[in-house]
Amino acid sequence: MQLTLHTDYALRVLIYLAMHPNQRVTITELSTFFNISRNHLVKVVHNLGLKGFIQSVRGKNGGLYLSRSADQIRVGEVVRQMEANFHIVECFNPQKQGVCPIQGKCKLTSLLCRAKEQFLKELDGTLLSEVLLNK
Amino acid sequence: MQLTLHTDYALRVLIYLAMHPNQRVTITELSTFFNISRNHLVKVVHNLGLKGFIQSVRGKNGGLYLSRSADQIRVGEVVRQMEANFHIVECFNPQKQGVCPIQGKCKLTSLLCRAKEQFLKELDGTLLSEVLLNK
DNA sequence: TATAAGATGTATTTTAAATACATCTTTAAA
DNA sequence: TTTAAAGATGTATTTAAAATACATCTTATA
Repeated sequence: MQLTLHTDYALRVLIYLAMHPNQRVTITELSTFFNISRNHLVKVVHNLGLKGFIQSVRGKNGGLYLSRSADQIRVGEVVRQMEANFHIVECFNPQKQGVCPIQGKCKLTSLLCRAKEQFLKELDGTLLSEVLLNK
Repeated sequence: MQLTLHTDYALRVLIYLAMHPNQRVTITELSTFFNISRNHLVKVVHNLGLKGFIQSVRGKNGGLYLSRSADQIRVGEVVRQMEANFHIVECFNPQKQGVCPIQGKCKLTSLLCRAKEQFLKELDGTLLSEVLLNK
C-alpha cells in the first residue's frame, strides 16, 4: 500500500512553495532542487493547478505560487485530491463491480472504508504549514 | 492507494475457510468459487501458510484449514503480514534512502506514519470472525 | 518581437503485480 | 503398492499502471 509518486511529488512541490512565499517558483527550479524529471513535474504542477492548490503565471518571470497560504491547506485534502485510485480493494473500484462473488455480503468492505477514513482523518488534522522543514 | 490483489485474495481465502470450519478446502474449490486464477491462488495460499494463518494437508482428500479459529485472527495482522510494500511514500522504502533532498527534515514522514498506524489500528480492532458474510 | 515561462497531448519506457507453465513432493484410497 | 489427487516450488511471461520523454502550442513581459 503506497501513494503514487505523483501524490508524493505534489506534496513536495507544495512544501517547497510554502517555504518560498511571495515568490514565483519555476518548474525548472523545483525539478533541479528535487532531482525529479521535469516532464513529470509538469504534469504534477498542472494537476495541482487544476485542483486549485497553486496558481501559475506564464511568460517571462512567470512561475508558481500557492493559491492559499500554507495554514489554509490540509494535508488530507491534498492526498484526497491528488490520489487517483483510492480504491483499497477491488470491490471499491467502480469498474470492478460484481467481480467478487461475496461482494455486498462481505463485511470487510465497511471495515476497510472505516480504516481509510481513519487514515485520512489523521492527515486532515494537519496543515501544510505544520509539515515544513525542521531547522 | 490500494492493497495488492494478493492481500485481497488472502482475505477472501481466510473468509471462505472461516465459513467452512472442520473441513479441508481445496485450492481448486477456492479458485472456482472466487473465479480467480488457480496459479495465483496457489501463491497466496502458500504465503498464508508461511505466515502461519493456515495449515495444509497434501495428497488425496487434502486441503486447507485455518491454523487458529476465526475469532483468534485480527484483520490488521493479516494485512500487515501479507502486504509486501507497505511504504506509503518513497522515503519509507529502505531502498530509496537519500533520494529525496528534504528527507530527515520534512515532517510529512511522521504524519504519514501516524496515518498508517491509524489505518492499521482500525483493522486491528476487528476479528476475522466479525467480517464473515451477512444473511 | 524575441524569449522565457507554463499548457497540453501523445508516445514510450519501466516496474511491480498478476498470471501461466512446468515439475516435484506428499498422502490416502483402490 | 500403485495411482490419482492434492499441495509445493521455481521460473517465465504477460499486463497494466505509473513514470518518463518528446513535441508543439500558448502566454506574458522585458
